[in-house]
Amino acid sequence: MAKKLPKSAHSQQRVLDAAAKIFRDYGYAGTTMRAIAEEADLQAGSIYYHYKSKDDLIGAVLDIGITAVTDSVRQAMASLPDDADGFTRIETAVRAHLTAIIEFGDYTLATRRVFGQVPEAIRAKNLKLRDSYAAMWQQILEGAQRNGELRNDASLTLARLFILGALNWTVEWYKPGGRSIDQVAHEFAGLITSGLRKQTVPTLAVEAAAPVRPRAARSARGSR
Amino acid sequence: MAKKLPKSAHSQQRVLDAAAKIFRDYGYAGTTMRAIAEEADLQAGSIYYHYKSKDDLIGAVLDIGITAVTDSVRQAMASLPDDADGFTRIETAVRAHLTAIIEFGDYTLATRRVFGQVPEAIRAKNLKLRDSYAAMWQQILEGAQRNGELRNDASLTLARLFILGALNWTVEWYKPGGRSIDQVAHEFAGLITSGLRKQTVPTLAVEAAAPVRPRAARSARGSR
DNA sequence: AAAAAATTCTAACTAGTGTTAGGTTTTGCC
DNA sequence: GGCAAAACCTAACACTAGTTAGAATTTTTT
Repeated sequence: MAKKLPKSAHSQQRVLDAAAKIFRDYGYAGTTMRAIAEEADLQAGSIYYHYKSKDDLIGAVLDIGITAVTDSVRQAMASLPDDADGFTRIETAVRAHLTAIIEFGDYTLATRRVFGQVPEAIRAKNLKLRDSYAAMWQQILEGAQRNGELRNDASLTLARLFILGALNWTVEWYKPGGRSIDQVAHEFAGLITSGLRKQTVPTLAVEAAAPVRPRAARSARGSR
Repeated sequence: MAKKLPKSAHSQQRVLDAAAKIFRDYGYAGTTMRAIAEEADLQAGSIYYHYKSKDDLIGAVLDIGITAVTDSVRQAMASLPDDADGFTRIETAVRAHLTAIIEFGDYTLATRRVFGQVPEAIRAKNLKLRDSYAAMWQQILEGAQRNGELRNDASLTLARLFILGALNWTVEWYKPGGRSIDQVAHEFAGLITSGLRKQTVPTLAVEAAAPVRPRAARSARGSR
């Protein structure tokens, strides 16, 4: 229980959390310093001790919104064995992404909703972080394709945009108490890799000779 | 060239278009009546002749944003033969959805970005339209599953959220001049139905006997 | 072309905005 | 306990917001 940090660290965190929540609900222009102050339990003027402007604040919130996700996925990938196959990597990345955007829900939602409305300068800086995150995913997908695990006729760029769009939308509807994040992650990974189409069971499709003999417990859940 | 509509109809449309564009760029609170007025080439006060408040305006924009997509998909589905299979239905719906959100880009983007920041009353009304659109998709998916075309172990609710999240995100990155909407739609439909995984060619996977002899032009593009 | 109706403009009001300067309180340290 | 620095508060300033009433203009109808 090392409690060395100055009093203000706690306060600054409160302001930041409050800002994320208010920005999320009211957008960039709709957020007032006074509303943040009330949520953080201090006076509007006092915010300027911690952040030098409203733009400075939103900048911090935006950065956290993406950094949280990037770090989460990067760590999850790093903790994987080197010989992990592409599908494991994808499902791991999906789970890490979802976990982060739910855990940092206020920040990621604020990021999602406010990004398009923020002054150009702030957006430009934040965009770099976004691009580098996109590059991470591109790498995961390309690696899997190089390994011969993915279709060669699929555009990985489009696939990435598709996947990230779907993942980011999750934070809009996910409510704790229902499905667990792991469940959602598993299901989403299944969609990404296998899609919705019912697989034609090989032993049945190829030579229509042998009668169907369900091979014990070998459901499509096999991997992992 | 029937030009019977009163002068104001044209003007009202201009205000609406301007509002969509400004709301899209500046969010709900960030949008000023004066900015809309300038874009629509009239004075701020004159807007009130057409719409009785800012909330009234954003309400109209939101409704158009969803209605455009809903109508587009509904029409596309209706124009399909009754015996169209599930995958055709899905690809058709995807294409219709993408076409609409690109064509009505200002409205759908405004809708996407502003929905979370709008006063509760407006959101509630608009939510019904959203729900009914979601129901359309649910129906498409369930129909396909009933026909035995889709995996039975997939949650269609999750799949729908996944798909719509991905589709709606498209409007954020799609720029005309690059890939055509049809291309994107086809690629996305492929992801939804088949995923990214390379299909194990039956003749190769089952009995590992025969040496690999690439069978001429038989890419996975087969369907359609 | 005159009268009526439909649009648009002008100018203003009130309320609330981000931000700041200077004073007040609290905190950490000897 | 006393003191300096840190943290916070108060009160205000300049500005902009949505909205409105009434005048001015344009369009339509007679």
